[in-house]
Amino acid sequence: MEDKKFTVRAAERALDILLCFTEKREWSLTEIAQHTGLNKSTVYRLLVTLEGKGFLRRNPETEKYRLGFRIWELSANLSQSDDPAVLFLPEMERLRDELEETVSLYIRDGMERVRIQAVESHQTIRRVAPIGDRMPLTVGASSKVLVAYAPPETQEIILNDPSWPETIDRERYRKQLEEIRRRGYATSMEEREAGASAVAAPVFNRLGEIIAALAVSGPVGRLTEEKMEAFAPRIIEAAQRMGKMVKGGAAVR
Amino acid sequence: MEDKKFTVRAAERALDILLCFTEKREWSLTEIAQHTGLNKSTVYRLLVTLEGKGFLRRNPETEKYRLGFRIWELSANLSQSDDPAVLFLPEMERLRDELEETVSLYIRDGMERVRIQAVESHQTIRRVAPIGDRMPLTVGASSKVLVAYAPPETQEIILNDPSWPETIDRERYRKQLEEIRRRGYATSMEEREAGASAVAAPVFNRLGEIIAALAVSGPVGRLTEEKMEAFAPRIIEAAQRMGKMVKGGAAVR
DNA sequence: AATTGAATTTCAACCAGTGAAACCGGAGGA
DNA sequence: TCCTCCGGTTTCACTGGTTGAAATTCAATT
Repeated sequence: MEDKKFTVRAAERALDILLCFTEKREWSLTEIAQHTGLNKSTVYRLLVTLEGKGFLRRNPETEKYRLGFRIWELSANLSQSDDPAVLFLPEMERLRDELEETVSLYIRDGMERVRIQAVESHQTIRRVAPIGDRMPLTVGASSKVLVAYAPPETQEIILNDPSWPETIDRERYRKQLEEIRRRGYATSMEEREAGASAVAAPVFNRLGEIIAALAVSGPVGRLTEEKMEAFAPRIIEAAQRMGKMVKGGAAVR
Repeated sequence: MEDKKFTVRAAERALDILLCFTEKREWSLTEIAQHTGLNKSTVYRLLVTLEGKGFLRRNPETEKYRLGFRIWELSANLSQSDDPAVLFLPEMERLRDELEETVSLYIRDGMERVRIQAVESHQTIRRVAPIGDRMPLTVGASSKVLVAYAPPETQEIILNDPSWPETIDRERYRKQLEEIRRRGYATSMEEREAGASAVAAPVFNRLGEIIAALAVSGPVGRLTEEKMEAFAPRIIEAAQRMGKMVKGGAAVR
């Protein structure tokens, strides 16, 4: 998207067509043409090319296109680094470069959350985020996301844990979680740390289980409420893409 | 390869580059250029394109290219039909159309082999191959392949099974198996059925275990010894491609 | 400092890729 | 039956995207 300088248009278009298949299993020529905004002829030729190389195949019944066996062949060669900490890194870097703020990835471990991956903003004033850091589940945007999307039973266990502060009003808290689920993301301002705000969104696996929280954090001065609201869709989008990268339905840890 | 008429060259080249990654995990620009025979500049631009779209990513340490997260996203949308009988069908059809003879897929079940998938030649005189058929492991090209590549212990059990004919000279038979492993395929002429010949090659999973035998069979008149020798490389190639499509290292049945 | 090897960028030429429009063929309706 | 519609396929002329060679940068080695 940035440096269009040294790219090959025809190849880009072919890849765009392939990417349609992350959204829907089957596409007809016309559907793809509409969705991508390309000319029918162009799409046709690219489809012939993709089919010829085995990246797509036609469903004989519906006449529509589906992904072909080459994708299997390729994905088989990926199966090593299933580790989200490695797997998600490029996507996190992308997000960091887009928003210019520190990006962290958290998972829940009992009554704590752990930062399993992070990429820091390039700005001189920035959120520093050491990997491996552990924080209580009671505060922070990521914590709220991790709790909000935890399965109900787990949520009950968490809320009834002896370590859970009595000072937190359970009813108000539940309302907050509901609100987070409604919006799809959580924010926090100087909740865990003075001067720091954060926006966090859930990463789901294919079964819809939360496997991690993706957070963007920075100084309150820069990460204002408007800013966070504006960032939220981008973070949610990145988190969704990350979720799609996870094989099977395995939850993390 | 056949109808080059309506394909887009630039897209084809991009896909060729992607396909390199079925053979090796990491490639440098120069390696790809040599392997594909394309100009370095061309490869460079296509790599930039592929990386920009997330189909490739660079290993920061080695500076080389690897497959990117988009492949995950796509393969996630495939994860239904893991069944080789379904999975291999397109490849088998391809082979059938290329050789114009009946193609069968066998797995070993104890002392028998079972045809779990088949596509028949279009010719009027052809090998008819009902799916589900069971045959003894003692005769036929596919049987020999299934035995030749079975793990040593399994092989011993098979050869010592009471159902194994005493008339077969163990020493000669072992020599035959060795020869098959050396060549990578097996043939048979009127061994199991009068008038029928067959060529078979092994399908391995990623761990190198045999999971099936891919066989091409037809009338001895058409499937002469020369013909079978000529077909063998194509069958082996198809079997290899099929093997690469299998997720994980799981053996079939 | 010089040398190698690899990735990146420039550049001019040309042909591959493009969109518009024509064509085809089957499904469905009058 | 004929007609129309609507996808997919093919043709065609134009042009600008793609290409290879060569120059350039950059880092690692000697």
